[in-house]
Formats: sequence, C-alpha cells, structure tokens
Amino acid sequence: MFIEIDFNSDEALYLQLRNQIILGIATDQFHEGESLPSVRNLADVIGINMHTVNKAYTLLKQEGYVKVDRRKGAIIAVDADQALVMEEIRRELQVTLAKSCCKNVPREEIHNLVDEIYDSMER
Amino acid sequence: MFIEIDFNSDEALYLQLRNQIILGIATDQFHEGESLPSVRNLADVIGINMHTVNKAYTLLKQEGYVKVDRRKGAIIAVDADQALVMEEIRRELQVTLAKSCCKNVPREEIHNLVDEIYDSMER
DNA sequence: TTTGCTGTTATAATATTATTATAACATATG
DNA sequence: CATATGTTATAATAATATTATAACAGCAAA
Repeated sequence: MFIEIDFNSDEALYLQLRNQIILGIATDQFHEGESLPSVRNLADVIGINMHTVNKAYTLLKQEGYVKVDRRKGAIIAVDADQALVMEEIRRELQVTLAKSCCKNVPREEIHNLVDEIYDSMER
Repeated sequence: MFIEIDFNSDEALYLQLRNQIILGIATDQFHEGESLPSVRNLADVIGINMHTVNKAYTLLKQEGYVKVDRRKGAIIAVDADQALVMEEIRRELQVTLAKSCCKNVPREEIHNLVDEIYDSMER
C-alpha cells in the first residue's frame, strides 16, 4: 500500500488521496476486484480523519472507479464509461496544453511524454 | 475580451481567471506585448473583487506569463523557461492519463486529442 | 500642479470549504 | 454475542477564498 500524502501541498487531502488511488489502479498496484482498506483503517494509517478518506472513496464511486460493498468495503471496479471521462480529460488537457503551447513546447515533446507515461501505466 | 467565469464551478475564481488568460494567450486572443485590463477594470467587468483579479495576475507573473509595469499594468510576456513548466505538465498529465488509462482509452485517442487541441492553439 | 489611473500593500470581515471529532445506525461476519 | 463494515448526522475547528476599505508611490495627461 503506497499512498503518499503531502501535507504541505495546496491540494486537498481527499483529492490527493483520490488521485493516488487512480494512479494506483493505472499502475496495477490495485487490481480489479481488490478491496481498498476500510475508511477507518486507511485514515489511521495515513493519520487523517475517517471522513476525509470517506470523501475520497465516495468521489471514486461517483466517478466509476470503485464499487462499495457494505461487507467488503470499497472494491476496485472501473466502469468503462468513456464518454464521461473523455469530457474531463479534454477539459484538463486544454488547460495543460495551453501552458505548454504558451511556452513553445513542441507538440512532439508532448506526444513523447504521453507515450512515456502510458508505457509506465499500461499493464 | 472573452473571459468566461463560472460562478457555479468548484474551481476558485482566481484560478479560473488565470487559466482563461493562459488559454487566451495560447489561442492568440492575447498577443505578446499587449496589456491586460487593469485589475480594477477587469474586476468591475466580471463583477468580482479587485483582489481576486490581482491574485490571478500575481500568479501569472510568478509563472512567467506576464510582466507587470506599474504604468501599463500587466503585459503579456511569456518567458520561455521550459524547465519549470515541463515539471508541472508532467505532474498534470500523470493524473489525467491515469484516468484515461483506467478507463481503457487507447493512447491513440489521447494523441489525436493532443493534436486536435494543439491545432486549435498554435499560431 | 492637479487630477486620475496604474500596481502594491495592509488590514479586516465574511463566506466557503476542508478537516476533524463524536456518535449513532443497519448490516454482515465469525 | 462481539466485531467490523459503510452510512449518516451533527458540530466544531482550521484553512482558504472572497470581499470591503483604505492608503501609498509612480506616472501621464489636463
């Protein structure tokens, strides 16, 4: 279980947690069907409040990365609903690429970066 | 001057403003050397407080998108310091691509999207 | 000089959100 | 039964965003 929380970051804890778990799924650190730690347990390990973890889990459920079983807790279950995520990705890319475009980063460099990151993730 | 602020968004006003201006630069809506509206003027147009605009401008200055002249206000001036921005882009892409990867979006689709966005921006 | 417009800075109040703290409940497991 | 799960409710606190005034220094034009 490798979840790194930066308490000095300006990013909210529950968002950091959500992103880390999505990254964990992408890098096959968490496998489909696997249970995440219980909200109380993970909160205890990280040293934060139960509700903060719960907020992250609830978000992950809404976004289609986990399903919550009252018995087993949060289980990795990615629904392949691409329509929703593609909108999100387009919005995020728009801002990210606007920055690179302003700074004259050649598009090839972005493509290389995409490949590099995808290589590190695909399973 | 086309800056759209969504008051229902969960994103902070000053961040929306910053992103919109970066997008404006990337799409050549704002040209190198051009002055942005004064903080008081833009605040008035949008209907928000002067300090919120000032916060966005200050951020843009720190990130190397504008230079501030006491007489002329904020002037578009992008420094080509790629090292700083590449780290930021890598961090953002990591999270964005983790999502697409989880949802099994093929990397070709991401490449196409990058091209599409870059095409809409490059000048 | 005076007037008006810049950005900048300071201070404070308010609003919103994030985080924590307890507590209780229903449900399933052993 | 005891224990662990997610869920929900309520409240307090902390951190941040936003607004409200105000003043200052620099510059330009009337």
